Amino acid sequence: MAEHQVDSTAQSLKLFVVLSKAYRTIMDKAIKDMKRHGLSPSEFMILEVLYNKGRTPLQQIGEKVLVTSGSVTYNIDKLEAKGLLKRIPCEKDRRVTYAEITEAGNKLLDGIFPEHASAVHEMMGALSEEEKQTAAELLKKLGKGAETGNW
Amino acid sequence: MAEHQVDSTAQSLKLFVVLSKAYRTIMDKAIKDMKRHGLSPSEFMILEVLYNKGRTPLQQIGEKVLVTSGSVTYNIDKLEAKGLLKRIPCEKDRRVTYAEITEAGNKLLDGIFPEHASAVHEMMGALSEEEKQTAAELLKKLGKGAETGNW
DNA sequence: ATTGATTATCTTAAATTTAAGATATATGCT
DNA sequence: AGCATATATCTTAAATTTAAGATAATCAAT
Repeated sequence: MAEHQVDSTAQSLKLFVVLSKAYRTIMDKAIKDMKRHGLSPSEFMILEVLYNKGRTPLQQIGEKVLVTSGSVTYNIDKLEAKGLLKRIPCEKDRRVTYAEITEAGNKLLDGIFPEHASAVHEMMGALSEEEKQTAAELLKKLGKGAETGNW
Repeated sequence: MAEHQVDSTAQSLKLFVVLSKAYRTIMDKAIKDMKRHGLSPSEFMILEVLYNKGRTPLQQIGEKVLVTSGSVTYNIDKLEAKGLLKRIPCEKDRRVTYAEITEAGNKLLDGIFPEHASAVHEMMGALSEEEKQTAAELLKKLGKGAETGNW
């Protein structure tokens, strides 16, 4: 194996490590913030999807927050029991169930979301506007590439 | 609230989202790779720490992989049962227990790690060397900043 | 229309993680 | 020394996630 190849792999590994570290540090803090409002991380992230995107098939929610179907069922059940969302069967495809945020859920997030957003904003304080822009572009490219990777 | 403030927060949120997405996509694939070798993600990451850093107090392992003490105990137990590491009581401070990788553990990772590294390398294929360099710097800065954040 | 393959959700049990508190040791102060 | 506080690991039960497979519905192609 050529020297170049070795260095190149090392560079990728390093990026993997700092990506993990940054994500975990930030997500760890974000999770603490979510819990302050009585929602588990999964509950919060699922509700957030519905809050921002509206009525969504359970399937797609699972893809967005990257958890298994069993976990989606479990968390949707809990949120539905709390009255924060409701299931709506799809007319056209009867295999599909939508989840839709309720009035109560909307009100809850109206109260929570701005605070949460500003907490996240503070966590990002180490980077300038321009650096955030650059980082976001690179991460988007990285994520897209990994998604479509051929393995 | 000034317009600028709103945009600035939105920019941070966007970075948060792409960071999450990139991390999850890549980690998801990395986990699949880890499992191919019969280790759970936590087991793999713990063993990897010992493989690279040597004898380490359980406490510090928990900090590195960001899991609770209960989870460290659980996974160290499993790895010890498999003979891949051993516990070593600290002489100076009897509250402390080190974990140290065994010969068998070392051999396992000697066989696994290069493959894993090259799998990770492939996942990063969307970025050029220079882009990886830039991304790593920004993420390091971001992570450090969030670590020392005052909340 | 029927078969076969695919998709979406749910169910169940097992694996894993967390939260809370117990235990033992260490450290600093008086 | 004695006491209060802090630290490191472990224990236990509960919460959560995953893995695997069941069920029902759709779709494609005959």
